Amino acid sequence: MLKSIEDYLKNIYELQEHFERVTTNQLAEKMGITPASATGMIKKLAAMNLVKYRPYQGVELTDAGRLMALEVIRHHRLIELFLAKALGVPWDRVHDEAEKWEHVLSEDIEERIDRFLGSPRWDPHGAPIPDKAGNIEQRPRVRLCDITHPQAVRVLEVSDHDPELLRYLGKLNIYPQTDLTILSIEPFDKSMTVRHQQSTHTLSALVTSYIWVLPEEHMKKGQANAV
Amino acid sequence: MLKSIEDYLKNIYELQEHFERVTTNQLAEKMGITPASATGMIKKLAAMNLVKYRPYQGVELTDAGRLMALEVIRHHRLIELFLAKALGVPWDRVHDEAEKWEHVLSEDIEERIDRFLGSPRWDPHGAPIPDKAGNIEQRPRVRLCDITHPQAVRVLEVSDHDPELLRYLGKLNIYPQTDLTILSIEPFDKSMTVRHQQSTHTLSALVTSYIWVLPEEHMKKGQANAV
DNA sequence: ACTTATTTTTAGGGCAACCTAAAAATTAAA
DNA sequence: TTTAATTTTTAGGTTGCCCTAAAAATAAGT
Ligand SMILES: [Mn+2]
Ligand SMILES: [Mn+2]
Ligand SMILES: [Mn+2]
Ligand SMILES: [Mn+2]
Repeated sequence: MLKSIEDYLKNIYELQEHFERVTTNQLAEKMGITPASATGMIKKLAAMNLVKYRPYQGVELTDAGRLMALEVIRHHRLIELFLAKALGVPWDRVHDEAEKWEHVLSEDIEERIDRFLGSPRWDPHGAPIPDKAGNIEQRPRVRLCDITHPQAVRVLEVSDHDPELLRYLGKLNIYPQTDLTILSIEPFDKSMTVRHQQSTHTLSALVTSYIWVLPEEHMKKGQANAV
Repeated sequence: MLKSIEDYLKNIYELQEHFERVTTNQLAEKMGITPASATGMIKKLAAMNLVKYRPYQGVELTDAGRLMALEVIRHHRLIELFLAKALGVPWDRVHDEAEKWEHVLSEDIEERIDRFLGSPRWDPHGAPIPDKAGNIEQRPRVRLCDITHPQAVRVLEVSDHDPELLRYLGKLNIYPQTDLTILSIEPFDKSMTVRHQQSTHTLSALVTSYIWVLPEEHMKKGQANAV
């Protein structure tokens, strides 16, 4: 089915964002299938010219493959925001829904949702929404856990894959566009104490590894855009 | 996949609305598959106790099967109305979209859509939306083509399967809840001349066979409900 | 460099949902 | 009631996507 192909391409794209080379095993593990299955589909994608495949060396999206991946990602992220805005679905539940809806969205409805939302640039987790042509915004950002000294930061994006994390952050009122002040970083376990509005919280290194921020030293005007 | 099973049950339900017995060939033709394929799936549905199957004699939904069919139909009709109300999708396009979305709608989102729409009772074509328990409203109605003498009628429902028909009716401003006055019926071809607001139109027998109405003789108070 | 461990591919199947062609059952016509 | 037409089922096959187990290639350890 088309669904499988779309999911493979999307997952390859997402791995390519984090790793130089995307291996069969990485892909298989991310998708919850066996490496043997991944090899089979990769060969099919290669025959369709959607990926470049060098046996034993991994895969890479072709231009056509990247475009198709970005199309799916656009669907996914528009749907996430639409569910949140139009139906009040909490941000920890939109991802799993979008995972299914992304494959049944027609271009007509995609466009209507885009218009309804006013051509939004980011999804509820702060991830950029590619435009129709496949352009995707790249913002300078660092993982919160990689910041080494106290300073003000602005949350840009959080991982969307674990609902538990999102509920936790929601409880602390930490969302994209939230401004935080890092008060201290514990050398022992890298846990961070941050101030947010009136309250202070201590965040474990696990949590801070799932949060991307704009550090204050990069906060020139123009960077600090609203959704 | 679940999608196939859901579609089979829905189509059997729809055939049962019109025919006493649902045969393999009817089902196959409606679904655009071969009778051999239908037989295969019917046997599977029978093994799951979703249909009662007597070889060579046709199928019938069990209580469990009917409930599952109504669940899919509820999804379908809520989605149609949601697309129309929330995104302004014209009524000739909602059916095909809903055909795909009905299979990926979670119970949580179904409930949110239902709330968003105020627990609606009819879809954009006037078809009743089953409630969560599987109850579906049965209104007295007749096909417009079966009316034999001039009188006032109220449109209750129109067929949703042909976008061309829906665009045509839209052009004439004929929708569910529209009141029409039948001025005359041509004996030769059963075409009907009807008045609607300021204008009169002549509708062919083909068109009137796809429109269900409440005849004036049944228009007691309580029957003429709004959406 | 040689052995061991890991990664990746190949070989061989399974399952769901479809198909065509042939056989069997039912229904209609003579 | 026998024959012919139609409907329905069975038999056998295809495709997509997944699996396990075994073989091959690559990478790591001594
Ligand atoms: Mn997501
Ligand atoms: Mn998906
Ligand atoms: Mn419909
Ligand atoms: Mn469907």
